[in-house]
Formats: sequence, C-alpha cells, structure tokens
Amino acid sequence: MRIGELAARAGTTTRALRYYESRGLLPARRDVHGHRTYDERDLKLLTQIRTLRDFGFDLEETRPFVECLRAGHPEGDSCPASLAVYRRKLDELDVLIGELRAVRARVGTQLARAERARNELAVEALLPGGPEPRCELGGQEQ
Amino acid sequence: MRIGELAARAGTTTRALRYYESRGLLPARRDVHGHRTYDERDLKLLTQIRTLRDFGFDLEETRPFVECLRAGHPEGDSCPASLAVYRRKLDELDVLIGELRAVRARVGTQLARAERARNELAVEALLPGGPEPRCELGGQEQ
DNA sequence: GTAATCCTTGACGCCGACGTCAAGGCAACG
DNA sequence: CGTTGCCTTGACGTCGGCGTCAAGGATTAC
Repeated sequence: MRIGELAARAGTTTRALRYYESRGLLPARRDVHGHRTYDERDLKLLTQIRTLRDFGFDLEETRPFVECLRAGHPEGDSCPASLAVYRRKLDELDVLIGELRAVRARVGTQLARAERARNELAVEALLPGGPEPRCELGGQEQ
Repeated sequence: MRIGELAARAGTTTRALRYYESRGLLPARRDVHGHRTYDERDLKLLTQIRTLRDFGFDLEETRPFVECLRAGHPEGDSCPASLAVYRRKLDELDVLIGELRAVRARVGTQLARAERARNELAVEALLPGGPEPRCELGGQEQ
C-alpha cells in the first residue's frame, strides 16, 4: 500500500509518516515510481507508535518498541529496552501526578481563601450598622 | 530600581521582564537615559506573575491577577476574573490528573503483562521436561 | 584613558511533532 | 487533451517563553 492508505488506516497523516521516516523510525520501500510502499508489518509498527504517542510517549521513546517488533518479537514490549521505557514512564508519571496534585491543592486553598475574603467584605457591606471606616477599599467591581 | 535589580530580586532574568513588557503585562517607566525604572509595586506584580508561573499558569492567565493588583486591590486574587482563572485551572488540573492516572494505570497493566509473558518464557526455557504442547503459543522468540 | 558594568533595541535560536504551502511528476478517466 | 488525484521533495510556519548574541550608549572606578 502507499503512504496515503497507510496513514488513513492508522488514523494519522502522510506528513507524520514522512516525519517518522526522516527520524529513521519507519523507513519505506519504494516502488518503480519512487513512491513509498508499505505492508501490513509497517501498519503494525505504525500502530505501535501511535498507541504509545497517544499515551504521551515521546517519539524517541517509541523506538525500542518499534525495533523490538522489527526484530521479530510478537509484541513491541517483549524486549528489555521497552520494559525499561515503561518503568521510566511510570516513574515520570508518578512524579508529574504528584506535582500536579500539590499544585491543585495549593490553588484550591488559594481559591477558598480568596472567596472567604470576598464574602467577608460582602457581609460588611451589607451591614448597615455603623461600619468602622474600612480603609481604602474602593471600586471593587468596575 | 533598574531592570537587573528587579530581575534579581524576583529570581528571574532581564529577558523575562522585557518579554512581560512586550506582552503589556509589566510596563516600565523610563529614566533620563531611557533605562527602565521599577518600584516596589512592580516587584509585587512580578512576584505575583512568577508565583503563578511556578504553579504552571500560562503567562496570559496571570493577567487578571496583575490587573487586579494594579487596580489597587490588596491581593491579585481579590477580583472575580482572578477567581474565574483559579476555577478554570482547577478544572483543567482535575481533567489532566485524571487522564494521567488513566495512562499510568494502562502503562502499569502493560508492564505487568509484558513482564509476566517474559517470565513464562523464561520458565519454559528452564524446564527440560517435555512440556505439554502449550496451546497456540508458538514461535514466541525467534 | 580605559576597563568594567550596566543598560538599550533587534533579531535569531530553541524545543517537538508535525501543518501547510509550493512546484512538479505520473497515471487513469472521460 | 485536460482534469483529477495521488505522489514526490523542500522549505517555512506553529506554539510559549524566553535564551543568546550583536552592536552600541552611558556611567562609574581606577
């Protein structure tokens, strides 16, 4: 099959395939017209690449999986190098998730504090009982 | 103070400050030589920007906070627009964290599966005793 | 005088993974 | 014969947030 069909079958674009080839990740044979030619095995390699990309793997991180498949193994993750990438990615994810949760907690705290401050101001504004001269809080909402 | 001192006091670079100015986020007065001049209030604005950036906020997302401070409010998050950014960021974080946890789970599952497959192969290789024909698990390693 | 240190503007570089456009080739269809 | 549709290579654009370099002006220290 040619590049357009492979791209369509894998749910990607011809541009991506040419890019992968330029990176040495998915080389193509050429037919008599100089057109790139692919077979079902290339589809499998490409599917492996796309699956990992969808998981957020960098393109370079898919290389061990692709080479593993090309070496004849039944799955891209049948090789130690692929497992190492899995483990490294798990560690990265754990770190990242931890950081994001910490940020989420801090932002949540800030939001709660800011909302509380606003509510206190609103309550004071509603109290007609002689409010002690509240400093310089003018022009809240423009 | 001039740009170098402000940058140092805020723990950032002169390049970043000029960039913020080019974005209209942190305009500067100029002294007689055309040099940028800042005061303590600018330091406060810049500190707000850097804090939010450290939390992963886009530069544009810091704008409501900066404008809130510049409008004379005591905190950058004293204004509704800032609270809206907080809330949107919390939602984004929740979505992102959820996606990352899903990916983490799937990668973890894949790793476990791949390791199990390798262990089974290793055990089979170690067993010299006539292994019963293991269903259709042929040609694992070539 | 001159070296060091600060500042100015302008412009290009970077990172990844492609998108998009240009100019052209070759085949099949009507 | 022209049109459509696929393909080719090459090259520039995108995004954000700056880093880095170039060329020059000004002040202060020695």
